Amino acid sequence: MINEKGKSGVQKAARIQDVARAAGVSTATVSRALSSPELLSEATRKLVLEAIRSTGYRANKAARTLRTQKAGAVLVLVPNLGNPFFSQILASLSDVFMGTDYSVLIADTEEHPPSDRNLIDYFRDSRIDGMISLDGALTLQEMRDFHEHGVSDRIVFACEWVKDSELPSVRSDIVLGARLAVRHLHELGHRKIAHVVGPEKNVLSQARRQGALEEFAALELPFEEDWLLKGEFSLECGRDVALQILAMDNRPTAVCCSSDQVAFGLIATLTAEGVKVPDDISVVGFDDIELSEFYVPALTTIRQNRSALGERAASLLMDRITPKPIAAAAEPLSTEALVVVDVE
Amino acid sequence: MINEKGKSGVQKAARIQDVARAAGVSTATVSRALSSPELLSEATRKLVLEAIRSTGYRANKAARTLRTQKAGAVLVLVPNLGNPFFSQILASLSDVFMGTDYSVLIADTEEHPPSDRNLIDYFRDSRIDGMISLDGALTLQEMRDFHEHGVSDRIVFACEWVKDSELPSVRSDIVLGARLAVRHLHELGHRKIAHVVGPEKNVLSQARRQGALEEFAALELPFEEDWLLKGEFSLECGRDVALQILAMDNRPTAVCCSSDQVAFGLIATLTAEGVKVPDDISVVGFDDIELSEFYVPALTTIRQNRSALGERAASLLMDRITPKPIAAAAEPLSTEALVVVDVE
DNA sequence: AAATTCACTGTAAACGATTACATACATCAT
DNA sequence: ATGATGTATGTAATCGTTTACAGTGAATTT
Repeated sequence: MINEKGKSGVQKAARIQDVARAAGVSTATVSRALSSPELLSEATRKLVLEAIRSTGYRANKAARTLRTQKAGAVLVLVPNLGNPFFSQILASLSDVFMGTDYSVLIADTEEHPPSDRNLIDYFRDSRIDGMISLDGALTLQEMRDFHEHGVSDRIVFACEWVKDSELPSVRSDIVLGARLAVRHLHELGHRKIAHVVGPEKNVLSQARRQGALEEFAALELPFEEDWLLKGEFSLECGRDVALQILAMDNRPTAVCCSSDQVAFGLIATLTAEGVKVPDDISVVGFDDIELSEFYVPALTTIRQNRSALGERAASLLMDRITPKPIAAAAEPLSTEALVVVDVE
Repeated sequence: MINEKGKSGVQKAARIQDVARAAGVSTATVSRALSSPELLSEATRKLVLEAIRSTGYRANKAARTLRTQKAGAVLVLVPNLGNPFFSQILASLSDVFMGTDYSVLIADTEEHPPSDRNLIDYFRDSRIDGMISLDGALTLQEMRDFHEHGVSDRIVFACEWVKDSELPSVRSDIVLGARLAVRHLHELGHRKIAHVVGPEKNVLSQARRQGALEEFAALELPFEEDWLLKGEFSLECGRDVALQILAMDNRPTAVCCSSDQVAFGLIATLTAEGVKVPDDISVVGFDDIELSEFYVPALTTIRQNRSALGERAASLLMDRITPKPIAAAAEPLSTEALVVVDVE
């Protein structure tokens, strides 16, 4: 009678109780068949597994979460889903979690900054076990809150990071990247090089600015205040920058951009205004998103190893949130900060 | 004593029990203060709310899910997160769900096709209440399973859809879009028009092919088997198509692409091989992703209203999964299929 | 004045798993 | 034969909510 597929058509999901009955064992045994099969005798295990198969049983996630206090999910904070750079990192992140017991929640922080959602609440009401933030725009106050609520060892940063915070982050060597960009232009013979950086408070902006200045100094290039252009990482920013450059008396002959998107916006606008790239002005991007190879002209850019970034961040987090065998429990967590960079 | 912040530093989350104690009421009252405040007297409500504030209480999601049988989450199936077209739809989807009680789970089906995950299990173990699929590559068998498990009215499609399925979908008028693309090229004087479509089994491919053929017929354009090019929606596909075209004896003078990405790949490769776009060959894209405006030359493309698609799909799903007031309960669900299309 | 209704609030039983603890039986050393 | 040890299973408490049902006065009706 119970759970018979009647005319109503809809079969109710089998619960652990149903499986236990079908197999003639207790619920504890069923549970063990799934989570610690080594505790059961060969015979019972097979029996239960068969009952699970025949009932189509699937453990209810909410019940399990409630009982074990593990959500089986991680949150990923993405600055802008529309940017292929991030969405591809996301893809490699999801790949790692696929096949584990973790679901991936994704939050775009473009419209709603991290502080809009109450991040700690995600942990506290057991929606997530951990978080990967590709967004470095978290305040130190928030970091302190994380610490106070004991969740700070369940958070890792990737791509961006929070200055003066001790949470681990997986990142490219941004300073080096910026230096390489400048050096490349210098090697092409350029001496008047502009630099487009993102928002002032963004860590990447700061690191890149630092790298560029270091290289300027090393190459004894002239420093012109005008050629430091502030914007963000978007196509529109590229356009705005182009217009600013066009309006200059003393135009740079080359531009380092804060992202490939900016480079595209810049090149498109310059071209539309009759300035030829790379004949009149050279441009280098940053990120090496897939499209840069298919732009006209193909964009020279600083490559960030997206899949490595995503994969390492995911593994790092996994390591921290999956319960260790007792022996390892005492070991302190590593706080390695991965550094990857390739240059085109 | 309880929950006092000791030296351990970590404060345990307050439970409903703690709030009840703090306010001097029962847990039922606390629960009501949150979910049906109109049942409480002004005084009690205030009292409880204040206790909630002071304890920093947050309802445990797992417990709530378990009890109410509502997961408070929806799953979005995305064919390819790396494609800005999809990620931007995603952004507008998330926007709708942000501010509701639903979290958004995202699954990229690029690497793992929908059948890899057991989609029904997501529903059955109460991880999700509903699903939006931007991927039409679900089998009829899967659709039947959905129906059998009573979840088919918690699923909507967007952008793509499943042929011969009755589940609602929110989509652009793809046929019209394809016709417009052809017509546009015809108006520019082209008579030899190639058409790049995606995978054969993809509904979009079929719809676009149909639209193109209709318009070919209407305009009495010659039909050349060679000019039907099969691929998918990627940059690489664009490159491959370019090479095929370059190898043709009887080259088309214009190409309709299956996506903007394909158009980019095509244009870049043609240009690299010395064929000028649009002078020698004209190209139109499909989707109007943000970048098309900033490509060189700016890409002519068929615009799909991304934010409308996302927003409508989200609302449609919300409507179906949020419990209605009793009066409306009997009303049948609408199966509206939204149609939007603008042309550039 | 008794009965009925109404507006609040409390009691306690779910929801469906996991797991500490108890139990039962077999094995083995003494 | 006895106790100790180990292996395999069952019993029942527990996770933190929501909500059906019951109860309590006060207001209203008869």
